[in-house]
Amino acid sequence: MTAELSETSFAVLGLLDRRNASGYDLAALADRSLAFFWPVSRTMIYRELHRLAELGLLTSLDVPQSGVPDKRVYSITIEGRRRLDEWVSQPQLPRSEFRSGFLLKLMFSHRMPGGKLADLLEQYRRSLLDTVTRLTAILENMPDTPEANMGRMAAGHGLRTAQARLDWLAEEQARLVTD
Amino acid sequence: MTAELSETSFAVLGLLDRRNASGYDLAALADRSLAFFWPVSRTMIYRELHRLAELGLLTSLDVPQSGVPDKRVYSITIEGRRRLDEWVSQPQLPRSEFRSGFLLKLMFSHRMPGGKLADLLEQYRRSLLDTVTRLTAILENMPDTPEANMGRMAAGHGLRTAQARLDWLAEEQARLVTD
DNA sequence: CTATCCATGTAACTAGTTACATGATTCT
DNA sequence: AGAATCATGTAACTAGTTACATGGATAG
Repeated sequence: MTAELSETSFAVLGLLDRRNASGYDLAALADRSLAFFWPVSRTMIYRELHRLAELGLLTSLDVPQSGVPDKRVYSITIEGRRRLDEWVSQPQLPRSEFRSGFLLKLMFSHRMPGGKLADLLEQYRRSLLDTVTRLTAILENMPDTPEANMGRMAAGHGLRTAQARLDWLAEEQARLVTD
Repeated sequence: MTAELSETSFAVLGLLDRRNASGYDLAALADRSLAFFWPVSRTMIYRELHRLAELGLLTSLDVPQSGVPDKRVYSITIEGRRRLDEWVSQPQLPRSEFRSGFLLKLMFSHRMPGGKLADLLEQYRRSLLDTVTRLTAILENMPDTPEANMGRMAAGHGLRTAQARLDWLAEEQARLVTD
């Protein structure tokens, strides 16, 4: 039967495939590595850990600590690795995963009072610039190891995307001024 | 109190602000205009219509038809327009709305058997090319009227994004071959 | 003394998808 | 004969967010 796993399940499995970790560790890890293209909240992580352990794809070990609270460290099982391999090798069905509140608002911006459209574009520009700043920092701090390779690719993807959008924005902002 | 409306609620209000429409009409309309950056399913549309009408933001009129089934045509109310204006003028909070199953899979692609990575990239390329094709067609068929202006902007945004990603992909695919 | 880090969880809610259900008409 | 178009909905489920709850240790 092999219960259905969500993509977030595989995100958790994938991180645990690299190193054993507690829910707390995973949340920090996900925030550093997957947050830009697959955000996973702390709550979701704990939920997935329970579920995946129940399905036998993870095992856990309680690790007592002094000073800080005890932690529960999870490890991926053979079966967990098998499921991960299976998913990773499956063709990726191209369903739309893009949603933009900015474009939605833009579509109805004819109802905006004067100047507000310029504000909206400017806000978008700032958020894109912020993305560029953060991704650039990530790329600069990334070690030059083969393990970091996919992270570098993903960051590059995001950077290119943000830069293209900034170019688009600059043109639209210029057009707004001249009209 | 003013009940919380989701962005999808405003998508429906925004479409009804332009012209009165039935749920069925709206689904077709949304599919032609918002689908690329804010997909709204038929089921969601019917749900929103009921909810927004209950909140007094829409009114409905049953229109008998011959040959085809009767329809229920919705119109936005003054209060609905007020809420729409309010939302459209509010600053857009920059929360991440991007999710990419492709990048997620890419992150864990070290577990792929040889050649599978090339397949994944190729699949992504095809889906980007498809986006380019469809957006180009939309831009070409778009009337040169001021009303179509925001749609043209949104389509341009998508086109630029897809093209930048194709550039990124070409580089990564070339790197994969030379390594 | 206040904030942050460590650490784990539950409960309630919101948003979105998929499957089910019906039925006449018109086009190929 | 079969598919597509028109038209409206419900039910069940999945995924994700936000708020609540606890509590010691350490750094500013």
